[in-house]
Amino acid sequence: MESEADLIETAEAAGAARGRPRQFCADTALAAALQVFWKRGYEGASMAELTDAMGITKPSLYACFGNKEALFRKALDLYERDKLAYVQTALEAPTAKAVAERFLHGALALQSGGDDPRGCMGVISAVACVNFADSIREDVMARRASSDRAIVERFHRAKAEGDIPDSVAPEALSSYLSAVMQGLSVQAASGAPKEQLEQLVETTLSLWPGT
Amino acid sequence: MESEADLIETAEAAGAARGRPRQFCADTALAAALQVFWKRGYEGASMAELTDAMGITKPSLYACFGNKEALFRKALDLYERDKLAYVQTALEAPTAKAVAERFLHGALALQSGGDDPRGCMGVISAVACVNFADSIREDVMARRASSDRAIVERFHRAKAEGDIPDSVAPEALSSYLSAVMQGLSVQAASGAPKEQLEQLVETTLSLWPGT
DNA sequence: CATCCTATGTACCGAGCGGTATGGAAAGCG
DNA sequence: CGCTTTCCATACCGCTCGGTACATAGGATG
Repeated sequence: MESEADLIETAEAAGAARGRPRQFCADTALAAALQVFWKRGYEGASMAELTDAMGITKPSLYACFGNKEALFRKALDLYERDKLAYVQTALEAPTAKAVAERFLHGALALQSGGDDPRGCMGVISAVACVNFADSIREDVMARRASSDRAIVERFHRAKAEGDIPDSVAPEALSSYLSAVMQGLSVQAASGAPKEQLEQLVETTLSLWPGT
Repeated sequence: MESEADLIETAEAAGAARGRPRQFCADTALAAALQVFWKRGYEGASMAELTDAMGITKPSLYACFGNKEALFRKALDLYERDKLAYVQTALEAPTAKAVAERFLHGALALQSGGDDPRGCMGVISAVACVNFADSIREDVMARRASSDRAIVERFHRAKAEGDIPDSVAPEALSSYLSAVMQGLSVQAASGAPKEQLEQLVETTLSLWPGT
């Protein structure tokens, strides 16, 4: 009970392994759960659909991951680690415009290509969980707030370095970039064609202030 | 059964009115239902919360509005009629930039002020209803597609009138404006302070291409 | 082989969902 | 007044939800 954060690792790495061993790969199952949460949102994903996609039964899921909320949090961790890797590299770009470029192209590649569901899981979860002051909602919002703070700090540095004109505040530009990316996510989730999303990214970059 | 569209009007306007008259105002009850749907989304709003907010019982609701889906559609009609009135006036603005200005200020006023819930009901419903190929979802998307088409046409006219530089396609600019407004809606729904949303609007307008 | 410990499969729980049957209450009409 | 017609309130329906009890399967250890 007390070691919620690393249930998967301990269960696999511990040398003991007494009793009957698990008959499925926890990481693979978690990746399958992520796909379901990503597509349906937290409340839209039922335990039946989750267990079906993961290929395990409900008692196995509860024994391995705790409950639905804990499973969602682990899926969110996996999402940030695997799918949002471009955020770190984007923040390291040399200029403010290059940061925006990497952010937008990263979001575009993530949300409009490959076999993953369309749209950003954070946006979907944040908007779809308005239902009550959930701890889930607080978690998602906290993660996004931390990401926003990183962008604001990066743009402050960019302003000091002359990348951003004086007429634009770093906080405003950060909120603006977030808004475009959230709009990109909404349109991607709504099934907009890839060409339209590319146009959106290029238009945003062509209007970007500074270097 | 066959006159679904104007159940409210007929029940009130018909001179007959045989039998016991209704003991609540259908328009007021629908406005209350709109608030609930707006705040919770379609699936997040339960019949219990709806009837509670509307001040009527379930049989009254079903007799007057049909079922949950029909009630939602009527609430969506009311939303478009009362809350999205600024869309029409925005499209009549003289230049493309003036159109964007009216759109953004209208969305800002709607989503960050007054007693109404934050965020755009269309965005909330579209994102929160990814659950299955619902007729609800199709309806919401069709309404938004119609609005998008109107903006594209307006921007085509603007291009012909020289409001938009040659380097920017009307479709791209329309998608861009929609994205910013969707991002505005996401941030408003997440509880962003009004000042931040105002900054977002001003930044967008300051970057707007053309006149 | 016997034993221990854990995972698995089935079948189930209480709660809440959208929707409805039914009996009584309130109005117009003769 | 009686009668018809409609609305309201209670109580209920079948269903799905997240979560669990229990018996069994199965590998490591002696």
